[in-house]
Amino acid sequence: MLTAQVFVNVPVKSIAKPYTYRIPPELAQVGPGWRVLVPFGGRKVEGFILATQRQPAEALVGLKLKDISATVDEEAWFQPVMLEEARWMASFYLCSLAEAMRLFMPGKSGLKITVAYTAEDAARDHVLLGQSTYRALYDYIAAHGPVRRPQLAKAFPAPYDLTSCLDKLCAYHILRKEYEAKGRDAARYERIAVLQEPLTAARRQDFSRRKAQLALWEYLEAHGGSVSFQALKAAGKTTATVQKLAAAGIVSVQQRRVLRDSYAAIDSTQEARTLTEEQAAAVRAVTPCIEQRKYQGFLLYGVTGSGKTQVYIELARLVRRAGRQVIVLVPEIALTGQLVLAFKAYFRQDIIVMHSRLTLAERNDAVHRVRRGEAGVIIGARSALFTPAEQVGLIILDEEQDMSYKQDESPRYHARVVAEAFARFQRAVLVLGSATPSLETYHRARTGELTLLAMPHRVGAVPLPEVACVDMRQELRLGNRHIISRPLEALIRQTLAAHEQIIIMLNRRGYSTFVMCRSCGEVIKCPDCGLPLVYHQRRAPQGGATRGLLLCHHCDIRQSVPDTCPKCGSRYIKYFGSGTEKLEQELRALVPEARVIRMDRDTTGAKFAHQNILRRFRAGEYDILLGTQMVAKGHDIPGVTAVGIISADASLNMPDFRAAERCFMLITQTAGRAGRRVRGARRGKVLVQTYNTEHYAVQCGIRQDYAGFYAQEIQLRRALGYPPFTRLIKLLFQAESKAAAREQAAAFVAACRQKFGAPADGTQPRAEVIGPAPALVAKFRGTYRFVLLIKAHDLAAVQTYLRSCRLHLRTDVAIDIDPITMM
DNA sequence: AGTTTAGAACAA
DNA sequence: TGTTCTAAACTG
Repeated sequence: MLTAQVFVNVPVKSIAKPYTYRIPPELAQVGPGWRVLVPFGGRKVEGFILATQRQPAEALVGLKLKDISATVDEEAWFQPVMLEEARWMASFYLCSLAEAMRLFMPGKSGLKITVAYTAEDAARDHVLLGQSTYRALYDYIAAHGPVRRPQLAKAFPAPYDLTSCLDKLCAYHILRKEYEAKGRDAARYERIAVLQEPLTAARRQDFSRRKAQLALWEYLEAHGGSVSFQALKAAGKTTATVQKLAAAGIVSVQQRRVLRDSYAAIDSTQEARTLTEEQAAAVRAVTPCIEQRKYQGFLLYGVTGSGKTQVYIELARLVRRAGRQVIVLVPEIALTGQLVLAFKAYFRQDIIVMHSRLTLAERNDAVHRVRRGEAGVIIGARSALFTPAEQVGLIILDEEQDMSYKQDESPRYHARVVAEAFARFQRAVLVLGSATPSLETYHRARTGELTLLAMPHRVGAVPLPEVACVDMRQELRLGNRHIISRPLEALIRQTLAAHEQIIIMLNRRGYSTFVMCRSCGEVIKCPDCGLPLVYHQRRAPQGGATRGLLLCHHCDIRQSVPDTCPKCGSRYIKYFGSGTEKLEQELRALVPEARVIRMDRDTTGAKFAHQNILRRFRAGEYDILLGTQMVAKGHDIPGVTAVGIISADASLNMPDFRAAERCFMLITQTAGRAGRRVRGARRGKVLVQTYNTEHYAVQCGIRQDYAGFYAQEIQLRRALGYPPFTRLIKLLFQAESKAAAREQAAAFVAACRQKFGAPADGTQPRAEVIGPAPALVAKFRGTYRFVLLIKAHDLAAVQTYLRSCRLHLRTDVAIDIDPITMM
């Protein structure tokens, strides 16, 4: 008998093993990697075949096997290497295999499973149906065939207790629950006319009196023999003419799948640039590994403007020529920048772009193009790693230090870590690119784990901008309580006078960062997570009165501002702290003549809003672009000669070992936007407003001194045992009561210290444990949360230990390998 | 997660 | 003794 090991796609940790199903003869084509529909418990779910076996019937006695119900696709969804990769994900990140496999499919499932109710004919005289409430329901379902829940809810509105009536009738087998599975692919088709017969002189004669038909025939001949109805219509051919030719058997009408691609129309023509010597050297260093098809990791360390993109393109061409695919990862926000355009210029239609703003249908279509071999360059945010490509030869991570490469929901993977693992599996080359590499990556390059490719010069020898710093404490002493300091105001005026553009960055959105009662000091907090709510101003349509809202930047809670303090009833409620909205207001008041545009999460909600803002700014429709850190990423605007950074050091006050690194990166990246195209002796100007002028992160940021920053920071990391000298694991324990959560966490800390505490022989412990401490979000929707942090000198040992404690199966524990924040 | 089942509480 | 509610176990 043919059987399959099936892992069900059910989102629970506790199902940690595959189940055996019989493969019915009509589904004999299935094999490892197929997605199927299987009965599971009392319902039907999607499952993934991990392996198939042919077993003698006697080996299966005692097992009550069920049959696989149906297939989801016409072929295996998972290539063997993808199964390997998913297994690795599950084991490394301690998530379930289903969770790992879901990453590889757009929409997390290939099926949409719905429930429909049918009436059991044999039960139509059941005593229960004597009751009119049941009778009505039964008769309705019997009359309408299989009925889905929403339809029933409409027919039997409250106060009718639909749920309990359905349950009861199902329990007595008067009604039957049926599971329907529909594909979620949502493929779209178009009609095409396909020419069946060549146009000869003789046939031309036959059709001499049928002008329109002859013209259509000629048109089809000229356009490759198959043209979509839409294109025909555009060319002035009527459907009637097509039907006539079809009736004569000269064309046949067929269906063709349409692959939606919002990037297909983007056409960029960029002149082929010759590589600089630095760029050529980088390409030469990587080429042998591509040719030999072996894994090797590189750090392409190139200052802003050194032309990393050109190196990526050159490498990608080499890999494509060898017939393998390329994955290019960029931070989500940078997808709107020049990188996609630059790639488009070289690879044309050989590209798909993958990111979260695409609809499910668009993502499915993009995946389809890769599977059919129509596109071999995949550009996207971190999820693009999981695009089913046959043979990946190169994985590039641009801006590898970007924090958005870390997924903040389970499985909490880091794209850089996964990219390296996948590159090893596929024997591909890994290229990490950055002007300011993460400490971890640079350290690895120094120790030789990664090969360092340095590009210290800007193309065209454009000078780096001139960076100065404004001490905001001094400003306050001089009586300036505005967000914008006097030197920055002067820079803005100077830039406007020269008809140049300026970017101003304030890394906090909203108007005021918190709202407090001045009588009792109560800060208004989110009811769900307890973090302070942020005041957002809402602009009235006609510019009239504004009445803002309080938003939680952590959950999606929104509420209106109370008139009185919820604690003491005082009316003395005031707003504190400044965000981008307030900055915008202040700028408009300060320089009313300037044309200002704001870019933050609130103004980039729509699909291409981000591109549109940048495009209009680039076109010179605005003088000032202000926004959160997204103004610092992935674009290069020639007119920008000045940059202002409002509170560069806000992150320094966070209790996080990466605070200094964040601050340094923010300054260097934002500063890098200034004067990228300034020629001659002039340099771009950058002003950094800060309260911590002496801090090494600020100082090194101002000097654009990566090496100096690295040297200081790495010493601290070493002394405190933080990455790159250890790997961190964050565990979050949740419970109904504060005491229970703390207790659970403390119990594990004790066990962990027992296991990894200082060994008797005096050698270094393999892990240290910090905590437990209340989480940053200490209480969320009624559950209390405590975190503990493990500094692992031996990551694998700790992972193994966590697994042996069955921690990954516990629903009250969230495991985060390489967390991005400590709380 | 969703369903079934076993056990306890409850009404009669 | 049959019904209803809830927690726990199981899903092939």
